[in-house]
Amino acid sequence: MTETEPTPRWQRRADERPQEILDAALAVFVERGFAAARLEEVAKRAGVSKGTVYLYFSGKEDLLKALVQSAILPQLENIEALARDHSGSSRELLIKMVDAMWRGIALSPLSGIPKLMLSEAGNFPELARFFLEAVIQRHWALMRRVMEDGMERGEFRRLPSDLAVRIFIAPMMMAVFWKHSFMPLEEQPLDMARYFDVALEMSLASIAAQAANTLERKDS
Amino acid sequence: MTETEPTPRWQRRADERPQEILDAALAVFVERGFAAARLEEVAKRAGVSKGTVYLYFSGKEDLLKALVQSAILPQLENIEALARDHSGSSRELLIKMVDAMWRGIALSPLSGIPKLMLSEAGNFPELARFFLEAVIQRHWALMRRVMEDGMERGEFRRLPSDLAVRIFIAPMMMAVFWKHSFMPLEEQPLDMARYFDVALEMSLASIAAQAANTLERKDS
Amino acid sequence: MTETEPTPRWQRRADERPQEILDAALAVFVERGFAAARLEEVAKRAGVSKGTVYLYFSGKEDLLKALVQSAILPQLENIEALARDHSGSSRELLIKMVDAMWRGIALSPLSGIPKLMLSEAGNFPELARFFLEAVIQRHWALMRRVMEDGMERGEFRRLPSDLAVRIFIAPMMMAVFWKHSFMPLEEQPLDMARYFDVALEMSLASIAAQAANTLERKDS
Amino acid sequence: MTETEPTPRWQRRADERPQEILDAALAVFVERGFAAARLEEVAKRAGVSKGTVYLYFSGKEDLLKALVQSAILPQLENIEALARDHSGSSRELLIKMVDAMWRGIALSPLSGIPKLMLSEAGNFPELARFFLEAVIQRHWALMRRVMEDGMERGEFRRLPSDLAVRIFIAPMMMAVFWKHSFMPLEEQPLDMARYFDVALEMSLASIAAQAANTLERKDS
DNA sequence: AATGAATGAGGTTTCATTCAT
DNA sequence: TATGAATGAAACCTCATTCAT
Repeated sequence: MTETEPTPRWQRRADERPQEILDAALAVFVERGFAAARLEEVAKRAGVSKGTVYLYFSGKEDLLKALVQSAILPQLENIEALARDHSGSSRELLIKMVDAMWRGIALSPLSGIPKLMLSEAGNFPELARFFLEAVIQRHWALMRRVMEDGMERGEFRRLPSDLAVRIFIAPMMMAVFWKHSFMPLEEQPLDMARYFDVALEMSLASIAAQAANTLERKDS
Repeated sequence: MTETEPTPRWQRRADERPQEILDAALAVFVERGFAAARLEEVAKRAGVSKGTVYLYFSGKEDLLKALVQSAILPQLENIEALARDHSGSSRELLIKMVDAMWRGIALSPLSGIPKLMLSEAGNFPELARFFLEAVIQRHWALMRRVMEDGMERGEFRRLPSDLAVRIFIAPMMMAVFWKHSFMPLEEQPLDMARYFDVALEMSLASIAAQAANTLERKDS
Repeated sequence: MTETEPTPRWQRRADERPQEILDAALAVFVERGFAAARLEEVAKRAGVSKGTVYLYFSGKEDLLKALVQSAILPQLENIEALARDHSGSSRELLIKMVDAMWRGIALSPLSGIPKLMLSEAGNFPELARFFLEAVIQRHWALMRRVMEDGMERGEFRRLPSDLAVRIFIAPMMMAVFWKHSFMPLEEQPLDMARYFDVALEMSLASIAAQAANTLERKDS
Repeated sequence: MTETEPTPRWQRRADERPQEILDAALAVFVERGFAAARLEEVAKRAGVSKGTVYLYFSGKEDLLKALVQSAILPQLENIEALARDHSGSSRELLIKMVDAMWRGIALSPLSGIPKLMLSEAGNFPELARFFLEAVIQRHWALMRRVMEDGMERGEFRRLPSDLAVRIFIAPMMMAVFWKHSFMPLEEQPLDMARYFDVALEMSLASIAAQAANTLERKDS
């Protein structure tokens, strides 16, 4: 029992601990859902013991909140910064924004958070409301301004912008959900890169100014 | 409400019971997720006691399976019938099919099932695989044939049909998920009818033959 | 729904019902133990429905009590009658009594009752006390008198008769318990008839006054 | 009883816990039977909470299996060692073996296991078969060899050894069952020591070659 | 008299949380 | 700080009992 060697049995890693735990929690929550996720598995994936989780978080629910509240906002601010700094066509800005969202969220583990919130909205309405307002609606509002600008400029055709935004990014969101649900079961898993290319192109076509046989013009 | 007879403690309604329980289970599972759903609440919503559920289903998981396996397939067969019986343009058929899906699934409680499977795929991979193959991929295969027909005929532009199908119906699927997650939290809940009209129009625009600024023509 | 034919859907069988139910209950209780026995199985074996059991018995426990209180006593009275009517050696009487017990109890389904009481004594002390006093001790008292008579007469050697009785019939009791526990699992199930012959001979030898009369020497 | 320190809610005693739980389980199972035994009572007797049982055993049935598989075999090996090391008459060896069984099993809490298996054989046939083969038949086989040796040597009279063994130890087994069923209900509980002395003497007499050497005549 | 659908108390089991080490 | 044994509330599930038919 005498410990003569200065060998530390475990390494205090500055404080990456909380983040490691959050990362593990995200993975497990997304895979199993909040209720079915066992804290023991979160701990194991984070490489700590169950008790340690409670040193940094007050409980399972706190873990969920910390996850949701901290994770997406920086990405969103990123996207907002793009808009602030942009000069050029609305189309180009839209592409930039969607591209940032794709790379910053859809391709990263953060993509689990929308899936998680979608699943858990019924159990955590407060948290869901926060996510709805602070993330979703804020994101939509930003895109809406860009889209309306584009309409003003004649780059995009006139559409009800509140709906058009949702519809425009729906294919990207679907990919995010797909990734965390059925994709692991597909024999030939979806090629995300190809999907993004085609989805972006189709979404842009759906709002493009020219041509586009529209509801309004169907009798012309 | 005037009850002159001594109140019967229960009613015998064996024939309708299983469906009533399934309906209740769907509602609770969709709202809370499978793990967080309490069988007691399912029973209460079905107007029966906990024990009664076990007269018709062997357990909670069996309830989930019965739900998923029985519910959507008839709707899907509906849609397949449309395709069989159709004569006319591919565009018209596509509209018919999407419309049937919207009315038969999206607007009905059945819309909960895709949301439920999305959430639970990680916990019930076998069931999810069944749903993927028997419902999703079967639906996609059907739409894909229609879309490729339309491309042949020049109604739709050339797109990778496997991806185009997913992207085409993504806005409808998003509405289905939205309805069972954030919509109840919206101050001004989404107007599903307007959404459908715009989404259909935009989706059609995204595959329309003419105009549509494309990937190929981006330098023209 | 009009029943023109006089075909009765089930036959009212005088009142064998209660006894049929008791027989079924005995079989199930002995096989599974009281707690693990399901009333549904008792009903099924009796060829009635669960509800019918309650027409004749007030509940599961009542079934057990009725079983124990009614079943063995007649056999015991039988044996007591043998003693009353006997004239001859004590050894002969002892053999008659053991033989009656073997045929009347050990070889019949009644043999389940001692096994059942042995198992359930801890859960039903009152019932067990009844069985102990009304059956076991009464039986022992009778045998003890016979055995002491035989000692007086010099047929049996002097032994503490209270213990000698228990020991004398132990091999028969063991067969009873064996039959309802491990015997069905034996590759070569015990031959009860052979067992009885040898057991009786050995038991008699164990109390015989002088040199054991043996199987081999029975004609000497 | 003076408790100056704040009362600790529990003690950590991981190493002894499993055995303490098994001891408690044996007592409760034997008293009530497996099905009627409540895990809460097992836990209480072991001085732990319900949940703790599940730290060491995967469930109620596992507890039963662990109990049966671990407990008796060492005693049996003890007895087999006696036979290996013995030199002397078969009678002396037989006495040694029975004595070891009496002291090692009948007088210890282990005596509950045969009672338990007898009761539960119908519900756990696999476990019962294990017990039958690994314990009962193994024990009988050993005794049978000794008994046949004794017959060869003329110490015991010729008897069908397969049956003679069962009959020879029946009185000891009966005491084991008695102890865990009716003995606690007896006004004057059986004196086990006296019982053993008489039973052994009578059993020996039942197989003795010539005239039974008796309690009365041992000094003649 | 007989049925069996319905009930709900009571058991087993799980797992978030606590806390002695 | 870190651990993981211990806890106990809460869930699932069973089945004796009731009662409308």
